[in-house]
Formats: sequence, structure tokens, C-alpha cells
Amino acid sequence: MNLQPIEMLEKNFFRRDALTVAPDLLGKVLVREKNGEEIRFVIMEVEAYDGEEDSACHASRGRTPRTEAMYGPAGFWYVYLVYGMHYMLNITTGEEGYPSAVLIRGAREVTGPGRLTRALSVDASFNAKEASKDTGLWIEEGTISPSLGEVEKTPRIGVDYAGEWASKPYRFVWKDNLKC
DNA sequence: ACGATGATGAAC
DNA sequence: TTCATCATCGTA
Repeated sequence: MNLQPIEMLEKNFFRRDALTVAPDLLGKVLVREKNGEEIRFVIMEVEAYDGEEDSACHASRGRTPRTEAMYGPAGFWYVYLVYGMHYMLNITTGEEGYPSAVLIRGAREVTGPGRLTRALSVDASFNAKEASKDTGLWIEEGTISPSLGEVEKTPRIGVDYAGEWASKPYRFVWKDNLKC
């Protein structure tokens, strides 16, 4: 038997196109450490937000205080509040200077981006912090990943305002065939 | 199908 | 300083 420490995903994993990173995150494990306890969720649903051209991406309005993190290096959290109630958790991707990120929308046993951040006790204080053990929130290698046939591609949720970009298949879901 | 609820960015 | 908007969710 070959027991190796579980590998934390580092900058190089995230320093690729958001559209490449997004499906690759399915099956990876989101880890939150709080008060000495670690909770883990297998990532099941994500969306890519890719650059200023993407009307659904917050960076479509250019660089603002809110979108700073997306313009920074890959592997950092981008967290913001929507509808005055729910925090959305994103991980930044791509080269520094190019704004892009992947929204983590759901995990095994937790469906919905707002419910996920609540389950993890994640709020805006994580914004622009690195995904690492130091910050108490990171992503690890998983034990299984979906096969190609198990990944469903659909338009993103809640971005109907984004014109032609609203219909692009930037959402990736691991169809949970094995669930029982 | 609707209201809660508050930060953000843009207009004035 | 005001205002519309919003990557949602729970209850009806």
C-alpha cells in the first residue's frame, strides 16, 4: 500500500484557462479548517467566468475594487455578496492581469453556492486571500474524478442579463450517477 | 411567485 | 448622494 499525503492544489493548477480549470475541479475536495476541525466537500458543480469580454463576468465592467482579486494571481479566493444575503465562493484562474475565476456552485451533499458558503462559514473576509492551509480554506486532490461522459455542460445560472454570453456552456456538473 | 437584504458601481 | 441591480434562497 502506498499511503501518500493528500496533495493540496497549488498555483500551477489554477494558472490555466478558467474553462480548463472548471471541469478539472469536479471531484476535487474543498477543505475548511476551523477551530481545529476540518470539513471536506467533494466539488460537484462549477462555473467559469472568463475575462472582460464575458458579459456575465464581473470584470466585464473593468477593474474595480471588487474585481481586484480576479486580476491578481491564480489560486486566490474571490468572494462577494449577492442579493444582500449570500456569499459566492470563487477561485481565481489564469495569468496575473487576466481576470477570470471559477465559481464553486455545489458539492456533494450541498447544492447551491449560497448554501455552500454558509456550510463552510465562508464570508467576504476570505476575499483576495490565497487558497492555502494558512487561510483555513483550500482545495485538495480527490480520490475519484468524473469520466468524460459524467460531466454535463450547461449555460450558467442566474446570468440571463448577459446577452449572448448567458447561453455559453460554461457550467459543469458531475452527474452523480453513483449516488445511492 | 415573491420578499428579504446590503454591497457595488454608475449616474447626477 | 441616490439609485437600480444583483453569479440566491426560503417560504408560500
